[in-house]
Amino acid sequence: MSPISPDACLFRRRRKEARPAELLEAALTLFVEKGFAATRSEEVAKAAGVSKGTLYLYFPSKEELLKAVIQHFVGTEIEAGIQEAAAADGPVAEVMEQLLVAWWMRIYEGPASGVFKLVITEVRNFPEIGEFWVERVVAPGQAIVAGLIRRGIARGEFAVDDVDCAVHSILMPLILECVHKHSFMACGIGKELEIHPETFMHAHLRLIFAGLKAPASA
Amino acid sequence: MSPISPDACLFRRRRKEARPAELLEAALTLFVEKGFAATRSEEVAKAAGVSKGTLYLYFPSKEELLKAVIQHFVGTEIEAGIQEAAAADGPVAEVMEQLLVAWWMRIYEGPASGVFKLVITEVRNFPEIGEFWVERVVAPGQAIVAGLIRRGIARGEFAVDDVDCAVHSILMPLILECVHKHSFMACGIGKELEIHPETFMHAHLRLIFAGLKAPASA
Amino acid sequence: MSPISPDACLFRRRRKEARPAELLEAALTLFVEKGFAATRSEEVAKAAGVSKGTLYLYFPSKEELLKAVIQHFVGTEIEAGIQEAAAADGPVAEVMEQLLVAWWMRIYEGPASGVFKLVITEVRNFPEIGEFWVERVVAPGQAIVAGLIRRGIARGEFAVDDVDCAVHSILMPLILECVHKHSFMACGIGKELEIHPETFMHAHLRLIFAGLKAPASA
Amino acid sequence: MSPISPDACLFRRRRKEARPAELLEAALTLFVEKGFAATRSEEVAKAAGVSKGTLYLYFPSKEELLKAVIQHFVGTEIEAGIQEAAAADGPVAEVMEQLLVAWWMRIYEGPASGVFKLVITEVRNFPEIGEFWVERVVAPGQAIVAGLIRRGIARGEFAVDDVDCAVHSILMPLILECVHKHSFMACGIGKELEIHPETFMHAHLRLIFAGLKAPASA
DNA sequence: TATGAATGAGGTTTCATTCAT
DNA sequence: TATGAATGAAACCTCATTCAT
Repeated sequence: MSPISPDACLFRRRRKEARPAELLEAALTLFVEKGFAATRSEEVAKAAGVSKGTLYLYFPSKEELLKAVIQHFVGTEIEAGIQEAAAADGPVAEVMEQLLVAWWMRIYEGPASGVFKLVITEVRNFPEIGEFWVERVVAPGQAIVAGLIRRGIARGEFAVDDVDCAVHSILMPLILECVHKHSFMACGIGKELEIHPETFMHAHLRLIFAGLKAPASA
Repeated sequence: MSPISPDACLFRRRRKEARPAELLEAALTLFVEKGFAATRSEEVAKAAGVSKGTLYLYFPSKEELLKAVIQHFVGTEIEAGIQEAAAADGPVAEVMEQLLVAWWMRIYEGPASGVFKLVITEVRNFPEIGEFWVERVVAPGQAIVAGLIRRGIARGEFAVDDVDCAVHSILMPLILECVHKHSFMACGIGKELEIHPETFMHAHLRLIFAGLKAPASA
Repeated sequence: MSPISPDACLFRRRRKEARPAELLEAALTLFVEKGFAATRSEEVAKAAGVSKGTLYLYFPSKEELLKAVIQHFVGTEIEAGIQEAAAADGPVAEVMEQLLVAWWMRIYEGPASGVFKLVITEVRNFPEIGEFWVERVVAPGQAIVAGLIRRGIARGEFAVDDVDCAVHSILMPLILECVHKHSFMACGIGKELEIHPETFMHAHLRLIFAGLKAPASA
Repeated sequence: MSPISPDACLFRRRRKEARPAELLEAALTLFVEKGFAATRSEEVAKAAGVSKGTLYLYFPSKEELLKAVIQHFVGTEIEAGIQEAAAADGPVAEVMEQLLVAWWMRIYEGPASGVFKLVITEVRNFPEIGEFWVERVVAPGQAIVAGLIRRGIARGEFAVDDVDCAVHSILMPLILECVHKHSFMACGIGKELEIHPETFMHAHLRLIFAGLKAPASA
């Protein structure tokens, strides 16, 4: 009816292109906070600044939105880690400590940390999520660390019985730290028992490396 | 007042006394599997072999049922650990490995393992759960392990910079193992990446102890 | 099993015989207070000091209980009025004021006053109640008053155009006073606007009689 | 923001604006007929031609709907009476009969008559209703009539002992007539005892006025 | 595209009634 | 008789999804 100015058009187009990302961000936040089932799709829309109906222009259902969220906030950080690990050089323990802490702190600080909680929470209701997650996150993540450990063994730095177990020992606390950030820590519970994440990551890796360097236990 | 002999209703009484526990067990299983919000109260009732209405004879609301579940399946195992840890004697690393693995395997195999997932999943919606959990589980659990580490230091077995961090390094993988049991592992995803829990616990503790025994890293 | 003492038997028999009346009283109170639909049958049982099941030994359903309540608390007072009115002698206005106020105050103070509210509230859901009520209460009640008015006309005391209307003018405020006792007055609302019932009944009847005595309005 | 012309959704907007009133009307009818507790919210919705869910778009709960009903159908008629009473002139008895009958017949014929029954029925369950009712209906209504009576006294037409009692004598039958319309009369019970409302109102007022004009009874 | 009114399946909870004891 | 545990129909309310504008 009224001729729309080209300016307004530009604004709208820009908004339009940003929409899916805004919706995904809002969805991630809310799904992580309240869980998938307890989050109303209207809440997601409101948090993204659009109306209920608009959400359904971009995602055909709440469940598809969940899957899209997982896919959207995954991988990039993990993959970044792979690149850096491959490029790094020098004493493996030093490299790993620098690399892993930096890499993981980025994950911890960013939205990906929430996805860890979300996936753990929802896999049993939506197993396809799990397949995707293992393939794109778990497997590559473990591979990075396993690769570094093996490099350490090759360089004579480490003496390791079971590389897979060591990978778990290294990574699981980091993952749980992410999960905790979005459960206990997010509601200010057990403050006196909390640990500064970065401090812990350093201490944790040093402890592990000390163990890895020791001659294999009898 | 009633002329009916007191043991005439023994059967009913016994059923009545068993009901809450049956309902709590069913609720735990389902809440852990599907999440609190996604579990219908009728499902819980059916799983316990009673009707919808009966559930509400024993718990005034679904939310109260959740709280009761947490309280019911908590603490006993943790406390058992405290007793054993206090009673144990000899080289701390050996004692800990035996004790911790046995203790934790009981937790891992029993219903408590599910509660770890449940609490992580639901704290943000029901923060009171978290208070209870920290007070009754997290704090005592960390205290057990911290106490053992300190004993190790006192005996000259361990050299530790930061006891709290070491406690986290030890416990977090064990906790996440419990959580994983009820998320990824329960739906048969990522089998190729899985680790046998008991094997891992042994390997994990040996790695940590090796680290703890090493002279403090420069 | 245990031989019951004859004494206990007597006590039980007495209680047993009192049960229906106790239940009816409790039911009346609660139905008047909360309405039939909003009263739970267990509440009635509790108020009568018995258990839910016992109620159903005496009344086959909640609806039958309602009917029984209406029937139980009706009629006797009304009929008493008929006897007295027939027996009375002397100037009708004086007789009526004495008789009506006394009669009605007994109704107002007793349980029957609640039945007025109950019937008004529930007729449309249970029309049979209405039939019974009109036949046993409304018709005889109006007949008493109409009879007295006609006696007054016959004695030359009153000059009345429309006896039925006069009966309504006399009785309706008295009925509404009963209803109010169990609605507004029972929850202490509008205290400043309330009137002392007996004072009002006297004033009301005198006003009416003054009107009835006046020569028919032009 | 939206490119849709403002009057494109005129139809929807008009519907939306009409909805609350439609729902309130349906609710009044059903609440008066069956009582609040015995009316299902879906019935209200159906009677207003919408679905269950739509009702809850406009009223947050059944109880709030009840309160809204009372507030919606109150006051306007009462207030209209105040204006007319103030404006009227001439012999008070004549003025009052004309005014009161006309005023009250409008109330009797309109939806407000049902509210009298509804309020009486539900005050004890929702006392806040009563406060509102007394303040907005009872007090002003009594004030109108009391004012007229006092004007009659000032003009030498009436001789009254107790104005408040006279107000009650005048109004209570009118109120109960409204209540009866929605209880006994609505289910066709006691037809032979019924009175034509308008006829009765005239007769009632004349009887009262005759009493008010008489010299105060000794 | 964007909106938000409307829907109705489905979830939680209540309660009249039954029945084993 | 008396009890109160158990039932399940039915009530209230929510929310994912649709669709007219």
